[in-house]
Amino acid sequence: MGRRTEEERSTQANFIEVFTTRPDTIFGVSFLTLAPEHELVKQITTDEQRAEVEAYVQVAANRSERERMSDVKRISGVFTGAYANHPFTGEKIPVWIGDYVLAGYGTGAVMAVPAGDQRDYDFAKHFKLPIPEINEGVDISEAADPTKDAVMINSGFLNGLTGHQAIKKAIEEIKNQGFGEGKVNFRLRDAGFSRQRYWGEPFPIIYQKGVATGLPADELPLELPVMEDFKPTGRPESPLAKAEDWVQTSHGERETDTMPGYAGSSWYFLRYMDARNQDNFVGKEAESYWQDVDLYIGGTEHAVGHLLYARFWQKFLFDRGFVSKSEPFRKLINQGMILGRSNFVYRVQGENKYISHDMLKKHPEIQASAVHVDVNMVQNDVLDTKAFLKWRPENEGAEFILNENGEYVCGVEVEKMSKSKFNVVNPDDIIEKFGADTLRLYEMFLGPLEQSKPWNTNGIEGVYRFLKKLWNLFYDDQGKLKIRDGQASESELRTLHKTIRKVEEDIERFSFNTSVSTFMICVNELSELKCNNRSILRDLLVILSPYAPHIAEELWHAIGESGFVVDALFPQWNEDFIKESSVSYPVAFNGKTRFHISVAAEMPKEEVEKVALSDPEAAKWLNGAKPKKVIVVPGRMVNIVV
RNA sequence: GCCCGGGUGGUGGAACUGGUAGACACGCAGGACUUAAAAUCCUGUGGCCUUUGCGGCUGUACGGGUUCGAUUCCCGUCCCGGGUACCA
Repeated sequence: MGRRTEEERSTQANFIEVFTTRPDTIFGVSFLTLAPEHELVKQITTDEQRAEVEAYVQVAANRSERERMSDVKRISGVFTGAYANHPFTGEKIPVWIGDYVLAGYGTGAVMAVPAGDQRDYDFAKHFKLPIPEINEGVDISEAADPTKDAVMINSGFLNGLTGHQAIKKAIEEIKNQGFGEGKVNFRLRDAGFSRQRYWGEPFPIIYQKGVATGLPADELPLELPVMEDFKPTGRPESPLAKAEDWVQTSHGERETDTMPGYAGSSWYFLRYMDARNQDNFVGKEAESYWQDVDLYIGGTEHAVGHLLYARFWQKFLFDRGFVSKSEPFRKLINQGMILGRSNFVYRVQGENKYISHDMLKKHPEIQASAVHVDVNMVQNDVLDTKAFLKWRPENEGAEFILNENGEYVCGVEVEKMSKSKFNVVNPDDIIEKFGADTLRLYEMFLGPLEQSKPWNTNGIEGVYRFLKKLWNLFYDDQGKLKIRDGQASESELRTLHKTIRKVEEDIERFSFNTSVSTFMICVNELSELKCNNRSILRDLLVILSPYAPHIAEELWHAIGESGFVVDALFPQWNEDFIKESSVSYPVAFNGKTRFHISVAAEMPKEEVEKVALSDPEAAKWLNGAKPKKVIVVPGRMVNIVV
């Protein structure tokens, strides 16, 4: 958001309109800067400055906006010779042009406040322009202060206010005096839609004498032509341009660019609601039933790319009355990325020789450059040097500087998995060794869904052991099924129902890592109880099946159930089975837990307090004094204040 | 710079609306079984102090605050990750 002010030119009755988000700093203005393309540049430049200005504009015009944005460091500009009147002080303000000001943003003119804006500051320093102070007690000898917290000085009617307060006041005053107004400024994202490649939806557009016309409905859908060679041409035109028969029609030429990936992905979820509808992209009935997508799970790139476009399309369709929701997705989760763990070797400069990472510090005189090395040749960061020699032809005959243990230790960095970084680990190897269920469970067990982390298989054994323990509930060591029918015990039922409750809650909040530990606790407890009760284990399989589908399905059939476990109903937990008859209360003194008491679950507060205070341990901490206050949180804890 | 996340044992992490910090798992140490190994099982495992036992102190990046009680809430500082940027 920003606000506009206008400044009157002194020599002619002209305005230079500027855009600023910081009208509070208006008394700190010591010059104006126009973009080189600014329309007033020609008019206001004085004769003495004309040659210099024109030369500068020439050079700047030859650089694109992008070039200028990427070349931030170089400060350049030139004085026009003209002055503007400050709208409040009437002071003469020199007008400069500089290519740090972009013609395409705001008005292409900036009121320069060197004390408050670093770019203005750098420009002022470079051309030795004044840097008036406007913030009390702020050091601007080295850099500008862009914050709004300091109290304003040398600022006329704004003196004594902070920047935050002054913004409002300044806009009011500018409006009152009639030379500016508050305004919201938008900046458009660069959104090129066309692609010069074969794969993508073709545009249903025909050019008739250069005028784009939409295809009539009976010619839709437009399909891509079959082509022998659909590789990019290397020239600006799309590969489709080569399909002459397709491009030339009786009523004009077809558009040959195709649509980008997000064109289809921006609305496919609407099509899914009613995929067989021949007349509309989605029927009214289906749309009003499904409406929107409950949950969108994707990486962060999706949040900025795909989501932006999908929301835009949905908004458009909503405004035109085709869909009933203006937002397509109700909830977004950005899952974290599993990162790679890269290994490096260090090539000694100018030699076919590699130095171990830990030896680098001991030989600071050796210059070496880090080179990615395939992580599959590395075990616990120690390089398999034989494999390395054979890895690539140029490694042949390479020498190594090893450490005291005779090992070559590699350097480590965490980065995105990528073939070029040789840090890709193939899940197939894990599946080969531990099975797909172990991989799936382990990925969940690693931590919260939304967190990024390096792939590390250190803990995978634990998950694998868990599945073996689960298996052992069903089979004895001879491989014979040991399931029994009959009534489940109280403790078996408590374990099962606690687990159902916890897993249900965890699913609701996408906390899959805690579900996995809940299953581990459950199987540990059932093993302890030597549980082989059919009904208990049956329900356990049902709730486990989304997490470890293969083993759950196999055991489901082994115990003689029909159909598939994925189709089974998620069991209901029952409070009565979970309830404990007695509860253990921690007893704290001034918030520090000192001992525990075990009392009946239903015991009222007053009773619990009595039990706690009459415990022999309590006397030690009371030390003869009377408690000031006793807090009993039912079912939770007791705190005694002394 | 701005906008989002985040900082808890040797490691990954748990602790739901403020109520026993470290669940579960890895690793490590010790033990059982075995001729031996693997597998499996048992015990211990934040730090410091205490000869043992009993126990005590301390501890969730750092400094304050609110509260009977703070990993959790508030204020400030530091650090890390991601996004974004000559956008005035």
